[in-house]
Amino acid sequence: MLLPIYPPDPTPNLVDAAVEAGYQPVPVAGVDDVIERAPESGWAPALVEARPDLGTAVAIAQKIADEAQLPVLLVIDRSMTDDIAAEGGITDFILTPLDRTELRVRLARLGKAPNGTSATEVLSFRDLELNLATYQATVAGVPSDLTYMEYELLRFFVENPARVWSREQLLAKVWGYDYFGGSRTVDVHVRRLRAKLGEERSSWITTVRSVGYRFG
Amino acid sequence: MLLPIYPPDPTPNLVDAAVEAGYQPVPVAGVDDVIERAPESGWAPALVEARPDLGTAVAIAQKIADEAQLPVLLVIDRSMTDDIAAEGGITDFILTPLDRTELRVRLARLGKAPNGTSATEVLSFRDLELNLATYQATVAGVPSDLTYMEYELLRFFVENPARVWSREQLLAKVWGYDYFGGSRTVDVHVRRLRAKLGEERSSWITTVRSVGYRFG
DNA sequence: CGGAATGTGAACACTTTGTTTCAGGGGGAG
DNA sequence: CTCCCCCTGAAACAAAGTGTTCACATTCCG
Repeated sequence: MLLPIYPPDPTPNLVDAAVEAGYQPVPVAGVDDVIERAPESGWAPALVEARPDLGTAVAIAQKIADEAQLPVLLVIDRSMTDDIAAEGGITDFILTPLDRTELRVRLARLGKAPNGTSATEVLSFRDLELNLATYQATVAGVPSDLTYMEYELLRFFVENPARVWSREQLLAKVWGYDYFGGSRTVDVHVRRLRAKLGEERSSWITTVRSVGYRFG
Repeated sequence: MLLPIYPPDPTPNLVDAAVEAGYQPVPVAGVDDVIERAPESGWAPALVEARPDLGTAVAIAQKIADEAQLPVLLVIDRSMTDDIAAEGGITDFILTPLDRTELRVRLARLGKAPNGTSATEVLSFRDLELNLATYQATVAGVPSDLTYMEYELLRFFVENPARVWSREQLLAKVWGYDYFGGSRTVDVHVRRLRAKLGEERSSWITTVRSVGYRFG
C-alpha cells in the first residue's frame, strides 16, 4: 500500500520502518503531490516527519489532513511533545527514537475508518475487490460500475466459489427464495457480468453444461 | 478533572503522572463503577493499565468505551504492542516506560483536557465546515443557511462518510429510531441538500441504486 | 447430423429516483 | 394571543436506470 511521506528526503530509518510495516513509502514535497499522485486504490495514512522544524511539519500535516482528507501520523522528537498539544489536524503522533512495532500499529489504526468500521468489509478474489460497505467493485484497481443485480450475483459467487450452482439455486439465493421467474434470467446476468469482468476474467465463471455455473 | 483509572490498584507512577498532568485519578473496579460514580461535570478520558493481563484490560477498555461512552487510553508494555493491533474500542494507547509529557498530551487529545476545549467542535470535509457549537455551516468560507434537518443529515454524512446508508438507516440515525415515515422523505432532503451544496459539491452524495446514499 | 443447452442482442416493462408542488404545523414577530 | 413565514413531510408526476423476456445464433454432445 502506497504511503505518502514528508519531507521528500525522509530519514532512512523511518523509510525502513515503513517498508518493514508493509507499506511502500512515496516521498512527497507537499499536499499538491499527495492529491495529484493519489493511486486508484487510495493512499495509506500519511507520514510527516517534524523536519526541518515542527512548525513547517505541522502546517503540512494539517493541509494533508484537510485537503487530501488523509489521516496523518506525525513523527516528532520527544522534546517537541508539548508543542503539538494544541495543534489540530494531526490524527496521531509517534515519538522518536522510533519503536517499529508501535509505528506499524499506529499506522494500521489510522487505516481504519473514523467510526471503527474495519477493512474486513472487503471481499476479494484475485485482483477483484468488492467493498461491501460502499457497494463498489474494483478490478485490478479500476472501479467497475456494476448494477445492483450484477453486484449481488458477483458477491454470491465470491462468497461461494469452487462449486457448481444451478440456475434455480442462484435464483433462490441471489434473487430471493420467493422469486419465481425464468431461469434464463440467470444466463443473461452471467453474460453481463462476464462482459464487465473483461476478456481475461470472464472465464472465472465456468458454464457446467446441463447443471449451472461455477465461480473460481 | 476526575479521571477513572483501572485497575483499582494502579501503578503509583502512573497515578503520579496523571496528577502531574492536572487530573484527579479515581480508581475503578469496572465499567459499572465508571457509570455509577460519574461526576456531574463528566469524566475525563479513562486510563486503563494492561494489568493483570492484556486480555482483561482490553475487555474492560472496550466496555468502558462502549457502555460508558468514554475515550480510553490504554497503557501497555512495549512487548504487547502487537497484540492490540486488531482490537477495537481503544481510542489510543501509550507505551511504558511512561513519558509524562506524552501521557498528558495524549490525554488532552482524547477530547477532554483539564482546561481546554472539546476537540470536535468543528467538523470539516474538503472546503465544508460544520460548527457543532453554533449550528452553522460554511462552504468555501461562505456561510450556508441550512435548515435543521439539512444540517443534521449533512452532519451524519460528514461523520460517517465513504459508506452506503440505506434510507431506513438514515431515517433511524438522523430522524430517530422511533421515526416512522416514508423513505421518500430521505430522497427529498438529499435533493435539497445537494441543491444547497451547489453544482460541484452535489456529487459528494452519491446515489447507490436499490441500496441508498453514500457521502464522500 | 440433430436436438438440447447456452450465448447474444435488443425491446419492453417495471422499479427506483429526481423534481415539483402542496398542505400542515411550529415558532417568532408584532 | 394572533398572524405569518417557512420548514417539513408527503404526494404526484417525470425521467432514468435496470431487470426480464423473447427471438435467434451458436456451441456442445450423443
